[in-house]
Amino acid sequence: MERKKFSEAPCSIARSLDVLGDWWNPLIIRECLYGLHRFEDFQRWLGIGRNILTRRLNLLVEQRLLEKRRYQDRPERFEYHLTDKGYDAALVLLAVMPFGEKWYFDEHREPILLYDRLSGKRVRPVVVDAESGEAIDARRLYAGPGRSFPDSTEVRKERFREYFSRHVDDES
Amino acid sequence: MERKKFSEAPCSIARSLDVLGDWWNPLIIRECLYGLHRFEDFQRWLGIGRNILTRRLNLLVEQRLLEKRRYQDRPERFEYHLTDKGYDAALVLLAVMPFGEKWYFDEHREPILLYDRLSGKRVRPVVVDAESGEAIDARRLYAGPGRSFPDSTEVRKERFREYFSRHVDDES
DNA sequence: GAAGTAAGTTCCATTATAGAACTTATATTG
DNA sequence: CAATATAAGTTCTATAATGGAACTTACTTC
Repeated sequence: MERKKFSEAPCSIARSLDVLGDWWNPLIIRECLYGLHRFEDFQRWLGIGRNILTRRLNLLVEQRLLEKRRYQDRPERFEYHLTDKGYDAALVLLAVMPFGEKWYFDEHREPILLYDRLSGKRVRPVVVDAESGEAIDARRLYAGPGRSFPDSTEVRKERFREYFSRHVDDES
Repeated sequence: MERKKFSEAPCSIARSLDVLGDWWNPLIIRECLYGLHRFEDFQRWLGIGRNILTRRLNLLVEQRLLEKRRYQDRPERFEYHLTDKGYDAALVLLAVMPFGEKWYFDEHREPILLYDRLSGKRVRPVVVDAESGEAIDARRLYAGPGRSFPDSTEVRKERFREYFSRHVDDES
């Protein structure tokens, strides 16, 4: 059966998962960030099947996370580079790193570290609140629709549920 | 063919993708964060097939992102709740939100917003560098193995490649 | 002239998915 | 007391996606 599409869901996460919720796409983006740009490199590095890789690269180009650049004529050869959108997607992957290091750390292997190209300093990604700059405690969060007044969490929860179910009904 | 497993890769991202690089798992985690905990709720809310949901919930429990709590006997009924690891995974999803809002924003639908349960204030997740607190510009990053001296980016890049290929060879 | 390289494409066996129907154990309603 | 409802699955089937290997095309290099 065809995979479900989330591109129409009223939720940033669901929509983004349409392209990021996959095993290969994030790894291709990561390799692009780390400096790989060619078909053969992706294939060898990741061990991905050539047919799968073709499809993924086409999808990522179509979704404008990657752009195709011709680096040679006769025969035509292409490189894949991150677009602005692709670099933003890479930020999501950076948020995966602290999670992975915390929960899948293996003392026998060195983790891969990030550095700033200009300063040479270590870069350690964390997810924080933009305003306060403090680390987010997911346990303290609740979700609500936009443009509503802040009131009791329970009331908001209820409203959110109503709101969301209305939209879900619209879809079907 | 069986999906490739990344659980042994020498990379935080690849390992984490084993459970997060999927369409349903992140959505289940999100719903758990937003307040859903039961089989029927997930199923109706997400429109996921019941067989698929069963497998995903088992996987998430097995991977300790969710824990199963009995809330009723005769007949036994269970709820699924985020563990510490699950809440950390939710942080990754929060990092998806700004990406989704920026690139998939639809003016006809209200995006879903996050609030702090205690202060009632909006929470806007961003990925920043832990030390400087500044937003990360993915274009300025490069990756290298841990515990090496900061030297020129090209040298490091080369070393990183060698390092990684050594490990890749180990695997096969 | 033979082998190598880069970027795919084609083919096949195996798996996973979506969707629907069915099961089991209990509670509720008429 | 029979019929329906609820919750949490399980089983079944078709379609689709995956991994793996072999093949193609257009050059380059030995």
